[in-house]
Amino acid sequence: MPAGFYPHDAKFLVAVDCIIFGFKNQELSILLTRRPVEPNKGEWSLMGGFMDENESLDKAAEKVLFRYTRQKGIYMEQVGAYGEVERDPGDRVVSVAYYALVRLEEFDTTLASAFDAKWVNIHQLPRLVFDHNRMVDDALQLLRFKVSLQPIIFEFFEGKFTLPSLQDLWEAIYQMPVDKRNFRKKIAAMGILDRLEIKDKSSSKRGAFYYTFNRQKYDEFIASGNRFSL
Amino acid sequence: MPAGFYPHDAKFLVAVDCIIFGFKNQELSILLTRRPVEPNKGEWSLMGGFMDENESLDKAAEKVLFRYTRQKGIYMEQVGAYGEVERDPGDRVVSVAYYALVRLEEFDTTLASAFDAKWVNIHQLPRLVFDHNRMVDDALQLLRFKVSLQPIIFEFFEGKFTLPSLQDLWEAIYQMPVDKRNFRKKIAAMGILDRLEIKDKSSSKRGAFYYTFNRQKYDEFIASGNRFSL
DNA sequence: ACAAAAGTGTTCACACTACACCCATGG
DNA sequence: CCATGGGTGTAGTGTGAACACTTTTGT
Repeated sequence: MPAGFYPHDAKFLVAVDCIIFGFKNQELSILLTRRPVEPNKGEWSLMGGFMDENESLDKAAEKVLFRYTRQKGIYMEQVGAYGEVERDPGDRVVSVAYYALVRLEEFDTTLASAFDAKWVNIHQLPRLVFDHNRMVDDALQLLRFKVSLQPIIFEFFEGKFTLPSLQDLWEAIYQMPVDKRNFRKKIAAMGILDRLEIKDKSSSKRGAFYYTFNRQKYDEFIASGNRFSL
Repeated sequence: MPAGFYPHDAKFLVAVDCIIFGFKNQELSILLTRRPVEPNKGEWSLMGGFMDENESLDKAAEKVLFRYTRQKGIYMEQVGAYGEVERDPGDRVVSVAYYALVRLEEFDTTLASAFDAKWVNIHQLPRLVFDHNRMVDDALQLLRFKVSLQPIIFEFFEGKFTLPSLQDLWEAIYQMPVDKRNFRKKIAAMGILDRLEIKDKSSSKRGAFYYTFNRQKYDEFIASGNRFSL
């Protein structure tokens, strides 16, 4: 811990709030909870927590994520810092928002009830406490930007996925339909996926092939001067 | 000031560091200073300051900007929060970075010496204290993104500018040459500039026409479903 | 045999790139 | 009159958008 060099005396609580995105029932959802403490107890809120003395912002966010999802190695990225004076009526708190992408397939549903938490479709978001709605808007904008330029969309799946489901996810993120052939053409052109020999028959008689993201192929693709783009 | 609802006791100094961009001598520069206090006194640093109890993050950044530039209404945007435990050896400090675009033409050069400050070309940046180099990298990346999608490049000028200088600025930001005709075509296609009847003769015998950004035309351009793109 | 979702190619429009010459003026 | 930077148009190419039918298989 660094020594106190500065005479400045204004110190602040620093919180971390997480926008946890998941893909479920063809829709993009985020994990919300009923706020367990006053003020605004019982209202809908993002998952959050305070940063401790001996941890970094990123570590604090990872802690929050693990606490509510029990998943490790979650993809996570900072959205920004929110520092309005009156943003939290409970105290002067500076909050740093992070968004995260989780694999809903392996999500432990008993956790949700334990924390009074719920997956809510991004179209049916209730009013959230403080400035959390703004955080969600900012996170969604950043998510769209990142998805279009980096191969993070695959983080929503546990390893394998089908092209129809990938496209459904893409459409849920951008809230716009895409032509199936154009979408698949773009994916195929990059050559960064491997097709497995097995099919997912849960949503059609014919079945859709599973694919996996091949990081090595991706690295080679990038190394040869190409740019990922979705 | 909100009441203290939370029993949490970990409080932190919150600083704001500003990456102040200016355009000078065909090059993009940022304003640096010799750090006036220990630790690392005398080393190169961004312009910064601590946030006070009764001000927001944005206000704290505006305060820093005004202190070092004496300009009001500066374009400014948050880059992100930096919260590594050991990032500042002087104390545990969470710092929030902002970048800003200033009009160097109206810059009071006496200020620079008063604060031991200096405009430094982004290619010749020295090693800065703490994680300031990383902040600059992040700010530059964000700047490039924003410039390509929003008409903020005009913030570098006090009202009028010539197309050659605008192109020089663009090239300085992206570090790549652009074809003159293509660049002007793109600008002209949007129809968001007004050509003045006067010329800048400081860099050629013939003189280059001055232009101004016309916000009303810009709003109409956007309202008709078009997208700004540079 | 039929319903329901998976899979597959081609054409067209537009945006981006490359490229070279004349113009205006001060010295 | 010439050196210097300002200003202009066109053709080609590649990328993104539109579009419809066949395949598979469980019921």
